Amino acid sequence: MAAADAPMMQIGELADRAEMSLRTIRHYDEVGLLTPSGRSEGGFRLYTEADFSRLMVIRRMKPLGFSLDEMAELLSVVDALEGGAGGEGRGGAGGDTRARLDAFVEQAVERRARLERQLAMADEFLELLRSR
Amino acid sequence: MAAADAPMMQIGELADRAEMSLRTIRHYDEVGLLTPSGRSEGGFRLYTEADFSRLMVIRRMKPLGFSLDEMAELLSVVDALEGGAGGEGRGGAGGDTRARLDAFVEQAVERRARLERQLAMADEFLELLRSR
DNA sequence: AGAACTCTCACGGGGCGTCATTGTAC
DNA sequence: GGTACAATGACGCCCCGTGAGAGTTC
Repeated sequence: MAAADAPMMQIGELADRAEMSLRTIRHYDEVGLLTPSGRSEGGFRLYTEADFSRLMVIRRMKPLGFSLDEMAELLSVVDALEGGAGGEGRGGAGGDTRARLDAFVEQAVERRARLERQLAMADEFLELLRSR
Repeated sequence: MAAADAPMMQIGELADRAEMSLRTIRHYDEVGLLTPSGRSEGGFRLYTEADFSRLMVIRRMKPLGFSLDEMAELLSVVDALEGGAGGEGRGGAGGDTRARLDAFVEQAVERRARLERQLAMADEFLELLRSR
């Protein structure tokens, strides 16, 4: 069910919307970070809105300096939680997934702190430059 | 004149103080970004306090994402201004140096803005993660 | 049928990490 | 004369940038 033929966009439009290069997006495909939901007859990559939002998640985590592999893992963790959504009761695997996500959050917080320190450094530098 | 034999430190101490890896500091030497002020008889790199502060300048500009070449150029520009310090009146080359520094400042401001946007992105990401 | 878009190689490069081996410092 | 510390290489990695040449879309 649901509208089966959602409008698919090709790589150029995705790139424009996400403000990323074609090369980068293709690279993400190569390494399996963001696989296009479809391909045209002739082989053009075709992306959905869902692909776009996945890409935007990636874009937002990039500043934190996660590797592409780490991003892939986090995305799969998130997908797992979305998939077996809601309660999750018990079941072993579920708790593991949850733990992994928590670990990511912790890492992300640390990295955010590092980013902030970098900003502070940058400011020190700017002051230094301006005072000549 | 001046105390001819300032205490020189070797790479390990410099690395500790600057919180950078030996490899990084050696790399900076390789590419001419930070050349040790001296070498021991046996070939150990020896650094002065001045070297240390130069390294700290580098450390502070790094978050802005300048390339090592760009950092080298900026440092030479700064040195040029320090050298022919004070007024500088006219003289052609002086004005050029000043212009180059101004260009750097402008760049730095832009890059700082980018850094801040990245921080904002990171925050969006964190919110997203926390809302699961 | 032509302009615009995309595809797959494939090499390059910046900025180090990471051995491995050999030489200093004290 | 040990035991840290340091000095070359040299290869590897990540994340793409940048062509080149050929195919696809509409």
